[in-house]
Amino acid sequence: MTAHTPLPRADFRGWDGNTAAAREIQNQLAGKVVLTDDFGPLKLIAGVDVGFEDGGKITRAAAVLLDAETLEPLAQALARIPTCMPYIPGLLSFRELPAVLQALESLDQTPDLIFSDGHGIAHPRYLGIAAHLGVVTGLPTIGVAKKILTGLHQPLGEQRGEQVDLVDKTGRIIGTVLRSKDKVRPLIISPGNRVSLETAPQLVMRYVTRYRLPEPTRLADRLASRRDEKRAAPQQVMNLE
DNA sequence: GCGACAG
DNA sequence: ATCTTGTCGC
Repeated sequence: MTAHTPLPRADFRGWDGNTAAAREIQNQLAGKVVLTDDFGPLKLIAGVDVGFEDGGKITRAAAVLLDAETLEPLAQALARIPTCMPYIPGLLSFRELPAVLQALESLDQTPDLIFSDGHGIAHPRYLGIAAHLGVVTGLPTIGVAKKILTGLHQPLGEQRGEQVDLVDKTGRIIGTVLRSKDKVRPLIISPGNRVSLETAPQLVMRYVTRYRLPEPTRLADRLASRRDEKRAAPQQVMNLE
């Protein structure tokens, strides 16, 4: 008996080499983003991130599932596939989602909320990777980025928890610049799907412990960038001449 | 035309 | 993202 909960998933239209076509897909999918708090009790949360191997030839995606209450890691999955396109600012999701979706499908349970590295709607066409992932899977998602892609904001306080709006050229609020820890570079938080602009930063703070990144993102980060093995690796015996 | 530009 | 050791500061 298969205990697999299938990952809800609509068709993901990938990169076909046409930049203009990709931007058009973004404009179309941006209209499907839900910006209200449309999620139930959070029992399982996930973090996803991507790293590269072999000088960029291999795209390596990590998905980590945690207990939303205890933050205990419950499962993790890795997907390694040939890199399908180069990095193009604004089109990140087309480069990374194929691997991310495969990693998520490998988990034996579907998360109630996914934290994705990168932006949600804080994007030139309101469809950063977190929003794209949310629309494609239909799941609630939040984008956690380390740098601004687009938008401006007022000065931010130095203390943990302080935040200011990230605003569009058109005046639209597209995200939150959030100080997750005292005196660290702020994180840029934006809704991906089924989460409001107000709730997104609150959820991020709920899962921040002693590091700058919230646990789901931090753990996925370590796995995707192989920073975990470099820590668990046994001591090498050196032969001194 | 020039500068900016998630990961 | 990735290539990379020690080092400065809280």
